[in-house]
Amino acid sequence: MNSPQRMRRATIRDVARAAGVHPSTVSRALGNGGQANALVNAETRARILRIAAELNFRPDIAARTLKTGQSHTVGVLLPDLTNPLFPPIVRGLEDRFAEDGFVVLLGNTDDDAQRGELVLEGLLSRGVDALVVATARRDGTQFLELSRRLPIVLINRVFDDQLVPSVATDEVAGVRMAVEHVYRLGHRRIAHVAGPQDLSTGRNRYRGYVAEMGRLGLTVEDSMVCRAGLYSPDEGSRCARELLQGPHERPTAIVAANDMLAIGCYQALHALGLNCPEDVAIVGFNDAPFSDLLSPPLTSIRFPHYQVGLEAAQLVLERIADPSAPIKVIFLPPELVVRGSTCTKSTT
Amino acid sequence: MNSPQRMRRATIRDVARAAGVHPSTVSRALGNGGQANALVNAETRARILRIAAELNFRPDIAARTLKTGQSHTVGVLLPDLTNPLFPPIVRGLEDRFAEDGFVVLLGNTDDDAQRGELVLEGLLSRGVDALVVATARRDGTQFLELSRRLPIVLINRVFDDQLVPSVATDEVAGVRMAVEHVYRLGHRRIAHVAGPQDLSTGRNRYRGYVAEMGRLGLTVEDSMVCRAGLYSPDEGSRCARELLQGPHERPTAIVAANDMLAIGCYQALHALGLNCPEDVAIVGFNDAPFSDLLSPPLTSIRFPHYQVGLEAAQLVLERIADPSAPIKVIFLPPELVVRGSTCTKSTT
DNA sequence: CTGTTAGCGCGTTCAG
DNA sequence: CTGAACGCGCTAACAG
Repeated sequence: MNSPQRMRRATIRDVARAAGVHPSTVSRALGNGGQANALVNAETRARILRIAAELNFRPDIAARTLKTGQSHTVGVLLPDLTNPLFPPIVRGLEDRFAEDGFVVLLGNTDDDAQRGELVLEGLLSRGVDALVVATARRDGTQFLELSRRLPIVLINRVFDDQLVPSVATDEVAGVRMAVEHVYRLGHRRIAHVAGPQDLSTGRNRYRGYVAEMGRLGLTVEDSMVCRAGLYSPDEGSRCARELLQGPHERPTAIVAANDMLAIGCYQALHALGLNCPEDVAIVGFNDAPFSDLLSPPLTSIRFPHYQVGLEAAQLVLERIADPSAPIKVIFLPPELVVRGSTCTKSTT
Repeated sequence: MNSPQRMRRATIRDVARAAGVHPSTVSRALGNGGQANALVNAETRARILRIAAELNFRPDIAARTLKTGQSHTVGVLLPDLTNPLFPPIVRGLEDRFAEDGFVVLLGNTDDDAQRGELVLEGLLSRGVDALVVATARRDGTQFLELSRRLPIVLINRVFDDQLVPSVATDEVAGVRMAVEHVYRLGHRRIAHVAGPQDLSTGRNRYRGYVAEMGRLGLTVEDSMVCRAGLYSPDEGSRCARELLQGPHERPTAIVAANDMLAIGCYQALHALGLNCPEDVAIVGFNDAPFSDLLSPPLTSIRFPHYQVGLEAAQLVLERIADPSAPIKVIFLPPELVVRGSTCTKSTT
């Protein structure tokens, strides 16, 4: 409590005056460049740092930004933070960025073009050094253009031509793991409750199912696939009934495109008097937080969302450091979480 | 595609040159002050605005910040975005702030004092105009001091002396609603699975239970309360067994301090061969996203997290506009969501 | 190794 | 109503 409370924050000039040096010396002493070790006398530097700390000095980033054009700030554009997919991603971004002194500016777009435009403006005018984009419905070319002026990293969204760095979870690999898992357990009649086919997730997961069935030498019968219109328990239930009640031989395993759909499958099984996993095994997708609370606990595919955030941040930092660095596209593999819905293991 | 692609963004000077006026005229035309209507000739102004739009001009906020000291940026300090409590709050903050052109800078502290300090520094040095604080473990006096220099709004954390504006959910009222609900259904032996008593949530909810039991003229017997050590299904199950198996008369309703604990109660009932809601009614707390997926669907207390965000942002904006505005402390009441775990209503 | 000078883009004086 | 000049706080370039 020795320093008097001042309303105005201490500036670099205050520190300079107190240390009896020139402001620019202070600037150098604060090691802005990184190679600051040799730029200023060691003991002068020590004194300056001490005094700066005493005065509770904090560099004004606005001024630095104005001067250097670097805001040490990264904009994150996403549809809706409330979607449980995103918090771990944002957390990952933030954690990695924090290591390098970067901060995250958040922008929710609601997948609304107009709001998206507005939010984007807001971020750009604040001089973000880079952009992380996780919004789905947006004209790709727009980002391609932007990416020439600003490092941009896409999340869960890869351009076919791979001209923009991206990090995505490998959904196809995920479904393949699910199908292979039940195959190894002895199942041969493996059905798929597909997600909405107008969403990329629905399509990709369906493709993964088809691909893995092919690899295993199993034929994909039409009667073994049902497409849900929504990712909802009701649609899952409808599809499961259709798959289980048809005239064909009953499937012994169902791979659902999503945990919500899997819950619907549970309900259908229950209504039809069938047991899981004895009569029908079920695999979900996403490993939602409640998956292990169901009975039986749901086997599911878990995605490394936090790592996606970490990797994306890493990519951003690399491109800020060297904008001409090669464009990387990273696919992160998911993990199979085996629980009671596919294995009869007695739980105490 | 008529304007040539330039790397550097258009500045106020470019606009001035193109419009044949002085930069300061452009600055005025862009209506920074608000009372700009009379400061500049209407048609000159119109022309400038048109040209600005053509040139895709966006004011550099860093420069503006440097000049005015207002960054139109608000820092949000929270322990962990991954906690499902926070995304809707942040969303509410963002939505309200967006209306006034403010943007959210995110900072996760992990309730770690050191990291918290670092993050706080980062936000302050970026010149945030205000702070929204939702971290729990922090010396209150620190914020009291800060709040003299900067508008601060606390979330879910109220100082006894109410010297800092805050928005919080009314947890006591929530438990009271839960208890009253089952009372109205005819229950008299109402038990409570309390949360950890070293957390404010656990304490507040326990207090609410005691208060409402008192109001209803019911005595709080020791045997009707069990304290969980964690908010986990396992602890919930342990407590429920204790409550249900004791030598005393069995409770007919259990009010749990949290949905996780309520799930544990389900498991205990199941293990003991009891039915919900016929034998024992159960009320959860928080209305987690999975609550309506359980069987029976869980009656729970829902908190208006999104509104908390909205209100907090509103408070912040009010205090930015007038730092001497009166200090408000807002409690938002929760909502009772009645589902199958307390009412026998046949579900198709 | 340190002091000097200039300017980033904008808003706000103060004259005209 | 508009032009001119200045400075916010910091850093980069050039001298010394």
